[in-house]
Amino acid sequence: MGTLSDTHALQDRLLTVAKKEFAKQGLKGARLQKIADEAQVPKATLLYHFKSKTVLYQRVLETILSAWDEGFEELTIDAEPEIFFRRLIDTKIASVRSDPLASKLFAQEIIQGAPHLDAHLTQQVKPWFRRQINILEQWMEEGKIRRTDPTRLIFLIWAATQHYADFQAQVLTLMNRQEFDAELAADTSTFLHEFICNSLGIMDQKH
Amino acid sequence: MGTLSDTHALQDRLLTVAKKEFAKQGLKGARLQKIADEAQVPKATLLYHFKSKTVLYQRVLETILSAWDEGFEELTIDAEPEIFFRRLIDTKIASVRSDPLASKLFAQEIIQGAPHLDAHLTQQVKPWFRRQINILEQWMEEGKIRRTDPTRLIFLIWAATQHYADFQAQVLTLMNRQEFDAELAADTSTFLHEFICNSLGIMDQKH
DNA sequence: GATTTATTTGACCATCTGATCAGATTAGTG
DNA sequence: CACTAATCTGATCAGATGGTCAAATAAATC
Repeated sequence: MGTLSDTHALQDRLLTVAKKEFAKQGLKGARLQKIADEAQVPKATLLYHFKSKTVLYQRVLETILSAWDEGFEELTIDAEPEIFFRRLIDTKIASVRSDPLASKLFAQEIIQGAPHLDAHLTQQVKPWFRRQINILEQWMEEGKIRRTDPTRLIFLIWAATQHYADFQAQVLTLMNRQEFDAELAADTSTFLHEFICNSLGIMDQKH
Repeated sequence: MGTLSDTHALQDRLLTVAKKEFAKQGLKGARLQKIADEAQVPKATLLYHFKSKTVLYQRVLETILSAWDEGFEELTIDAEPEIFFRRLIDTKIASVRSDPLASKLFAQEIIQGAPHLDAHLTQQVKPWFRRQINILEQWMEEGKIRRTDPTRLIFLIWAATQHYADFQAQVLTLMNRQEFDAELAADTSTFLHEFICNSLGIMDQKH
């Protein structure tokens, strides 16, 4: 402990580099040699800390998912609809911007049929999803927001935000931009919030 | 010509099978042996018709893109906003449902930085995109739809529809469904249309 | 039916890839 | 310092992978 590079710090570095490679190439496409090279470590060292490619991948995935769970858990809401949507969208956009690689890796996993995510989807995502839907349904009954399909509404928010991470190459090309900077993120967040509030008949407080 | 399995029919079959494998595993993750096996053809035969893995991949991509170009080209609009959005959403949802593998393959390509799509993005997608935006802007000036960012509006529609193909595994799990059937597609299409028209202040003709 | 051309395929190869292992080095402990 | 446990790494391997080739077969052309 206390060494220039202790075990924990090294494993963190390996996980970070691995995330990059897995996000770019997918599980099968990723190469251990490339990960090792970029982390400036012999391949054998990489395999000492993570005993197989699959284990490494799962560890990367766990790291991403637990960070997300943490960030979105707190969103359970006592707030009014307008505040809720703002928080949800801001959080999601921030997450997408601060770590687009995580989003990309997750997207690839889902695209490939989520073979390593079954448990997490049913045990973590599904309950969270249920909670959001219940709240939306209650608001509809109370007349606070327009009646619509709450499931598809959550999907829409999810998709619209995720898009800026996963399709970044396309988005930047079509917008003639070089990077997904803070301004772009803020404007996107505002747009989505406004768009959703408008559709749900929520008055914008700023006007 | 006229044989039970002429060259053209075989190449089509190979492209179809290859699309499946590339969509599931990405370019690097895909295995020629697996494609050959599933097409019930020796690997050497596969490589006779497509001289390398990359060529095969590019041919698959071209096939997908030209089919899309064809389907979306006609959407240039003389119609009113409400009809336009219905057509756009219906077309996109239909495309996503009839060939989710194409969407998935395309998504993986973009996620990985669109290394094989540069030309197509700037030459095909960008002009199409520009045209849609121009029309939206005109409608905003004419007061036919609420003022908002047209670029992000197109992204939203794109993302929200694409989501049902790319994230099918997640969507089905969360909706407790087994497949993306016609009913699900129709309801999704209706939801999106209603949601967007509501946000843009377009009156729903059916009410 | 002879000749040319296109298609098919098993055998093969060079290279890459994930993984192992034994020995070296370092850190921790008493 | 002696001893043990953890960490590191070069060498190496077995299997997979993309791709080649020559020989066989089928199709087309005259």
